[in-house]
Amino acid sequence: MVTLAEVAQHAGVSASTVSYVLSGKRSISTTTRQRVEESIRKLGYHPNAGARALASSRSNIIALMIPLRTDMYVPVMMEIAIAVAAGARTHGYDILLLTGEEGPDAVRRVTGSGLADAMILMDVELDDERLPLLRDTHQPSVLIGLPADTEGLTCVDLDFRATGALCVEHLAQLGHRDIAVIGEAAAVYERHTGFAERTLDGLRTRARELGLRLLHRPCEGGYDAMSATLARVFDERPDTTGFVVQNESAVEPLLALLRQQGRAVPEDVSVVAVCPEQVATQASVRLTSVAVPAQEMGRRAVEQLVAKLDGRGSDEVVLLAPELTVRASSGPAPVRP
Amino acid sequence: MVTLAEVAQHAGVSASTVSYVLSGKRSISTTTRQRVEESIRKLGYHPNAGARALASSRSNIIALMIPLRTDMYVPVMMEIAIAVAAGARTHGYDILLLTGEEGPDAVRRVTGSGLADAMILMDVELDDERLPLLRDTHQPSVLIGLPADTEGLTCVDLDFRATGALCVEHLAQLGHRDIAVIGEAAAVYERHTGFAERTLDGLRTRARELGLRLLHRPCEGGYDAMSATLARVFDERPDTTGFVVQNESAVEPLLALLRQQGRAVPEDVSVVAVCPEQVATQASVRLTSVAVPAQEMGRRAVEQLVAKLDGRGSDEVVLLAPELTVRASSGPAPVRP
DNA sequence: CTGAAAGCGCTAACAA
DNA sequence: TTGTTAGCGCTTTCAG
Repeated sequence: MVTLAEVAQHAGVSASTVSYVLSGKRSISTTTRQRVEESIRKLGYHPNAGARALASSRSNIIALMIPLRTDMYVPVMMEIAIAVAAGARTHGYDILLLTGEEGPDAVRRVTGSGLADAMILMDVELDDERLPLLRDTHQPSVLIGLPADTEGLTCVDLDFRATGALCVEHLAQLGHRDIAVIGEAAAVYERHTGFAERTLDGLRTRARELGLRLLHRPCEGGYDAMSATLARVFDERPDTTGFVVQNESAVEPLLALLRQQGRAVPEDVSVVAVCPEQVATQASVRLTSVAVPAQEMGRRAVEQLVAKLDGRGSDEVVLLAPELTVRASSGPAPVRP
Repeated sequence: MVTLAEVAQHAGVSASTVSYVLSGKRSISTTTRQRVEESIRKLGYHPNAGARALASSRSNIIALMIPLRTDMYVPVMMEIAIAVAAGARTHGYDILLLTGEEGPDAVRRVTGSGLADAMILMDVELDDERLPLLRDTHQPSVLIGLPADTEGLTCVDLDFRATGALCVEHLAQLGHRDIAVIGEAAAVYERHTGFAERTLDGLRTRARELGLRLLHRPCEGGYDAMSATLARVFDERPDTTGFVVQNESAVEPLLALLRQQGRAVPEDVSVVAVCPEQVATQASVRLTSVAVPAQEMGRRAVEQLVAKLDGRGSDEVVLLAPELTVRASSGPAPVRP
């Protein structure tokens, strides 16, 4: 293994000079810099991560905590995680992957050992058990998702309340008066997951303001669950012409069942989805949708965190504005006889 | 920050004693052990990861490399990654997440810096550019997936050849004589992706042995592509009664189109899928399928790697036996008039 | 602009 | 069964 000392010797300079060439923390004459860089290349030197961490009390590692809930839509999580990893690298950080298994202990372990300099938490619940720990520790952190109380925390999320409002507005403009919301599995609401409740709040508030009737039904994924849910919806509200879906695994079943019942989309019924772009464009009907900007969320989370690590940085809630893309699944409400 | 020295002082023992209590590398009298453990708890001591890594040249971190190919099915990747992370923790390791961005350089960086003790590579291509590097380095590693040349490498994968054979056997037992295989997109075969070719090989070999007729057609995802493919299949082999699908995004279109053509599943036509459990159970017909055992693959990969790190361990190709689950999409071949 | 040297906190011989 | 001690490789004052 090549050490910094060996590089120094090879280049005929002191160890500290090599160190400073690497960190750029003080000015170096062009000639020595070149000699050092050449030695580094020639010897194939790689600074030792452990030694660096020990001497500088900085690991250059960001912990990313992904609680594994089976009822969450995985691809979005993955997309965010990948964006976080890529973003972190551009700032010189690596990502340590923590799954939910350990729960809050993982926070203690990582902060206590100096394994990571900071952490990003995904899939935050409204009253998340990891939050008290975060507030206590001095560990810089960013949440992806919004808890109930954001005091003293930095959060990045899609503005789901605005998302809900946007969906309702779109349908209202098209003349729909009775709207059904096909939501996430009931467990998601029972857990008081932030995004689900906030979307619902946005939907309800705007519907009330616009004088629309809104029916919300949680729904598991798959055909059977969707079939039952759909039956109930039309049973309770036969005049329903607008649907808002926020559940990736219910999208295709919904479309298939509507088709099967002879309800044409968008002629008889309009559908607006809150889902990843890919799901919206690859569905059997191209869906009017509000996309979850996974990449953007990952990128922004890293930026916030790096800002904190660099001393500029503030506790701030970053809500990304939703964008609704009109595709083939929404159209004017049918004229009622 | 609490250090080992402080714990030692508090407990009235030497630093090495505390170290040995922690590592268990030499026997300690029960009384001192208890005193030390108490001090650790009281002071809230956490060993410093950097110092440990430096002194022991062991980071207790495993790098997990996930190249992000857009045509791979993401949920399975994620499931494996999570299983890897969980498995690693049970052996005292953390996971460093590397995405494809950096390419082979990431391998160099991680091995060179001692950031990780070993690595797991996912989504391996038949002729992967990272393999030469791995063979050179002394870094222990395990591949998830099978490259063309496994010489000197440890690999974990589903036995796709056996998977193909299993699907054919199931349909043969039910009396089907004409089988159509709906495969991945043509590009996947052109790239000579290992799993696709191996599955096909298994299908063909067993079909020949059992005297069945087998027709293989690659197929893009989506309804249009599936519609064209299906038309060709029944055109060339009107007596086809058994289908094997290995393409998540073709599953639902296939079922929908068969239904549309008035071919009942499983009364007229049987379908066997090679896909994740979730896709099989949430499809419009619950699918008889061979699942990709993501959890098991992650777990096994970690086990192989830890074995190597502990000095017991061998270069070995671990092929997991496929399991076929019978559900509602397969049944006896219709009696021909 | 460069060097010398004191640690960072822990592990693992070597001694007892 | 326990203690002493010499590093591990790097960063960062303090001097020049």
